[in-house]
Amino acid sequence: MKISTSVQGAGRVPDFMPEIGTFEVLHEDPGTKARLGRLWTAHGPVDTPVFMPVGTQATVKTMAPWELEALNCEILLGNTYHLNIRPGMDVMERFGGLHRFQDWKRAILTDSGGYQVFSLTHLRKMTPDGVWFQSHVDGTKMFMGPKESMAIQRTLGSDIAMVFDECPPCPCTPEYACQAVDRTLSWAAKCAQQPRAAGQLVFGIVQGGVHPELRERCAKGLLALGAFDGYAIGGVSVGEPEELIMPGVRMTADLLPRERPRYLMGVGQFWQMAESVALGVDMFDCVMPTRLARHGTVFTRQGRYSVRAAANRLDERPLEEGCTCPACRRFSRGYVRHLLNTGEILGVRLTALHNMQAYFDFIARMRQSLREGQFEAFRAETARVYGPDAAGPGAAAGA
RNA sequence: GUGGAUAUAGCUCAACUUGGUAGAGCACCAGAUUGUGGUUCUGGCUGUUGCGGGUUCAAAUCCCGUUAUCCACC
Repeated sequence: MKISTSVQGAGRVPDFMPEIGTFEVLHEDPGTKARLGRLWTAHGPVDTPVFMPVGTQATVKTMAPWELEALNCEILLGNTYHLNIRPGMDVMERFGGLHRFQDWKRAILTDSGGYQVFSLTHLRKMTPDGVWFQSHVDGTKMFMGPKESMAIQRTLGSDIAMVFDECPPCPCTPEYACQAVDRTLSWAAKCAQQPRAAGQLVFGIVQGGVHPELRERCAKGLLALGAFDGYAIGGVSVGEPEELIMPGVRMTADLLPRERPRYLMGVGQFWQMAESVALGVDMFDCVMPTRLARHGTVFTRQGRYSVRAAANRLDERPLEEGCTCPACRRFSRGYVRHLLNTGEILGVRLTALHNMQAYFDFIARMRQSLREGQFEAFRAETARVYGPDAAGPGAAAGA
């Protein structure tokens, strides 16, 4: 399928572009499985490795589209479950889809609602065909299965739809993890057969928890369907011990085809992304920059710290010295701390703007290190500053 | 001037009647947060109980004095 559209401004669709769904591997790191790539969507190219900000309810919390464009953000997340409840699909049809509704001209990936099976576990009931949710807003019951999820994502008009999966918590019994893989595979097959929006890509999701044999069975089952434009590693960071996360990512990534983008869902922290890229992962999303911003935690090149700490009361330095984000260009830590402590809206906006720039800056530096053959040094530095054994932000002289 | 009330953690207040290790909420400090329920969770610090004296084995608590603040009356 070729779409030839001329778009001005923030849109990223050139006059001529490769077939939608094309994933170009532009450069491979000689020492690891890391690569630089480009995924072509109906709303333009997405360069990888990529970080995708989470915009659950048709907005990245506190941030305007132009602020994300200024960071060269090429793709956002939206959420099927949340958008189906509010504003609802009648609104989405009236506005002609999510892009136009929120005025975002670049790519959007929609999560299928599968994660809410995990995160809203007290509000849902599983059946073999799908999940009954009790709305977290008004308690009304709604059913979501593979068919429903894909229909919603079609209405949303996302560039990448995710299959509806079951994401079991950890710990859970091996039998339950096995059953979740069965359901995920059966649902993935159904999702693959549903009608899509024009140019919409669909990604499969590998579940299997901490069990290598289940992960392998799930990955092979998805590949056998031969229907997906990319593959995601799901069910990560759902309660398992931290030391089990990266080995699971490694073994799952190895099962996925080199010529398709690999997406590690929900992760995460800088060091986890750097390690995952080394294992061949291309795409990430995480609520961390925006959620932690709301709690007053700021990311810097020296680690992270809490602006709310009393130690920053009289501090006239910016959130991060040398940073060019809108918050750091004008405001002091002492002022941002005051805004956060008084509950002023500008406070969380400033920390979110800063954190998001820190995330895109991190990805930009990682790409540059790959281009220049310096990825190993970049990984080592990332692990030193942010890794699980890092000294911590306090050690970074308040920066 | 007279009468009454109050005084306990940074703040708002418990505990006093009936003497027995002085607590809570908020605030503060630290940590958590991974396909978002911005309101969450987990820890931690904080006291010459206004001051001085007395009674008692033991006083925030009972007694006397004193200071400050508030209220009412003159």
